[in-house]
Amino acid sequence: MTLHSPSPHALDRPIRVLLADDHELVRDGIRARLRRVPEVEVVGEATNGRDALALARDLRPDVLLMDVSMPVMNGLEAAMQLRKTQPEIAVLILSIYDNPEYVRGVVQAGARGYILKDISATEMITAIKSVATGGYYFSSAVGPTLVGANTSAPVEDPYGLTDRERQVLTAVAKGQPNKDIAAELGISVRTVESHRLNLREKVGNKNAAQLYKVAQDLGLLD
Amino acid sequence: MTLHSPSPHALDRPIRVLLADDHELVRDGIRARLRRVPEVEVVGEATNGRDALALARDLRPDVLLMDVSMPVMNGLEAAMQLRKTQPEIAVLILSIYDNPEYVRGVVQAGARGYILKDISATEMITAIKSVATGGYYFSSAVGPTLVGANTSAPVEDPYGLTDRERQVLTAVAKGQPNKDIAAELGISVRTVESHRLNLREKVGNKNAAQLYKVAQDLGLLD
DNA sequence: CATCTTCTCAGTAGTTCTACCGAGCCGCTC
DNA sequence: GAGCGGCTCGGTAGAACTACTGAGAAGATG
Repeated sequence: MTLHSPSPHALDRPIRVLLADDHELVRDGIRARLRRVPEVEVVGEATNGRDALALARDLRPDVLLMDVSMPVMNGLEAAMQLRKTQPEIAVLILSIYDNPEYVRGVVQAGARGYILKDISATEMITAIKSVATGGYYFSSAVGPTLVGANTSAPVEDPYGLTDRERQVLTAVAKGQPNKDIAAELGISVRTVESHRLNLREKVGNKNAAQLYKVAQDLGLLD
Repeated sequence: MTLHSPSPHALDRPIRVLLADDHELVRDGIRARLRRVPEVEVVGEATNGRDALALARDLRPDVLLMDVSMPVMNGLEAAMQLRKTQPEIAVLILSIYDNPEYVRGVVQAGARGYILKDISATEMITAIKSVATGGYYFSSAVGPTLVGANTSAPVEDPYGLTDRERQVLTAVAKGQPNKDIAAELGISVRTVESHRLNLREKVGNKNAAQLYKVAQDLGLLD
């Protein structure tokens, strides 16, 4: 299990944190919070991903606390870059979105944590310590997707599919030809074709292979 | 997003921890570690999951630090029970196995963290604070499976596909028609059809929708 | 060298799906 | 009742895919 893990921080010296957020107000707030904690030291600030990378190279912080959405280069891209050049720096993503769907991409980008901007000072500090000591930290709101679990709420349907269309989509994703689907649902093949065409229109003209992905995203499988 | 989340702990009083491990030595070690930290208080100990549940009901701890393998009732079962009866208690699973595959089951059982027994005192305390404040904590070793990421090893090919077949499979899964695939690979449509037929034969006569799943399982996408 | 696999391509025939068109029935709502 | 949306079905045409056959070129392997 040789991962490019950040080197666990021993807490015998302050955790060096680099801030990256395009909003000065947010940076001020974070700095104010962290100033009261002796174990954490803010060593630099950046307003976009590109500058954050440059500063990280010079300052060699333990943790990069970074917003997702920033001009020039966003947090995800910066995290991916940093994993290649300085994997020893733990990236902690700060986001205003409590949408758990983002977590997947965030972790794949190499981040070691995902926290929301509305968390308490206590939790933020705990999160920083968590990633600095080699662990992964996630705000409670993003828990459900951690293991690819369907987000409890069956993922609201962004396409506006009807019940019948969902049935057909499920069958299509399972690989059944229209004839079989028609038999299973007790309707004509032509009707299945109609549903299928409507489906393709609603989800954006994907073909059979892509419909599988849509069905999966909607939690229709398993 | 109304989850059965543990109520975030404010750190204005000690974090009440209940220990559950069938090895006295381990319990002694953990207690010795936590005694030096004023913010954490061990309020009780159990040697199996059933006793842990009973004690949790009486003591109402903030965190249940629990081993996976215990007699009578193991940690996973206990975690599932506890989620039903006392979801406000954060379960932190302690394990000797660094096998990331377990994490899936652990989180689905309702645990909010997974740490290994070989972690440092610092990290253990951070982990306890993490789950107590409403977050999720995972030791670095278990990171790769967090988002259902393919466990580093690209999943050996159980079908014996050739390079060309993998290329075609990838394109098919992305939804490209044979004509486009042929153009992209600089070969004839008939050749693509050949590959496609061979593919279906090798993977078990799945159609386009199912080929997406196969491609995904083989890690050919993203 | 003989053999094997892989990759390449083609013929032929059949099935399935796509893309339009139109249409009737049902239940709900304004 | 008029309108709307969902569900149902059909015609026709074409595109795409499936299923079978056969076969040549290149490379690795024995």
